[in-house]
Amino acid sequence: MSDEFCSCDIVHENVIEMVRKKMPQEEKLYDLAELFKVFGDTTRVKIISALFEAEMCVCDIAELLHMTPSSISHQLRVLRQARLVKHRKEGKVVFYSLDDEHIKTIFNQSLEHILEPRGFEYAIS
Amino acid sequence: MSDEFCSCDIVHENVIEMVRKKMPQEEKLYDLAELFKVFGDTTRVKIISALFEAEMCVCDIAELLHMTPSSISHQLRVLRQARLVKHRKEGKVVFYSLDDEHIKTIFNQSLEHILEPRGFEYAIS
DNA sequence: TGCTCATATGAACAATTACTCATATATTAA
DNA sequence: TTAATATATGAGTAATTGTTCATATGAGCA
Repeated sequence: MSDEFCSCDIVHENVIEMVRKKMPQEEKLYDLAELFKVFGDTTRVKIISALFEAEMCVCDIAELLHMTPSSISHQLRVLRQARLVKHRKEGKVVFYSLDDEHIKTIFNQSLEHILEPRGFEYAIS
Repeated sequence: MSDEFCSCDIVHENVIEMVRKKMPQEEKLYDLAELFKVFGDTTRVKIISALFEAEMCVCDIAELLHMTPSSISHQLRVLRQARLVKHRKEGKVVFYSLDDEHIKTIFNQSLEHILEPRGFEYAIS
């Protein structure tokens, strides 16, 4: 190959070509990582978990998580931009709720991975 | 309440208490965010996508993604620690493959979210 | 109009992190 | 053993990001 990024001799070109053809577009994989970045923060995971149970206003969430309304508002902005939550205004109060059916599946599957029993290397003899 | 984090008057205490009782343990939500952090990087998403198609060695992945074997190795370490990939040694070559059935579901659901049509506010009039 | 409350947002700072580079380990072959 | 190859890893650096603080917006009420 002309532009080598790997100096190894044993490169399985046929496998690489097959995989390259089958893989999703670069742009979609980028968007996928961006979505996971949104999920990859404890505060946002907590907010989403809370909204699974009920619609809540900014102050409710702040009180629930023992955080400032400002930081919650910042995080809700990120969740809004990722189209994961929707909001409803009632006077001064803004109520947030989840805006995606996929999130629950994603979270459940991920929880299953976390709760999975470890391999034998961790087992008690 | 004694320890107020939110100075708002309109706090829905009953909702907060209900949600607090129903939410998963703090530790599990932390682990969940940690898992999503692992998914939240373009390089790692690409590696996982590649491994969906075939088992590959470090140099194969490096070549496929046009990156150095060193950086790939660093990322594979992260994926190993999250128990998402397993490895198999064959002489000097180390082959990596996926080690979790949940990943595919998580990725598919997430792709569906990304590919979802946008709301009317983006529609062409 | 003014005042207060609920939320949003910009700037700044601290912490995290992905890559590069140099080096270490491990396997094979001479 | 010595050399070469495939992979792993530690340190350093640049870029990203979550929170705090100050301030802005905007709705309801006196």
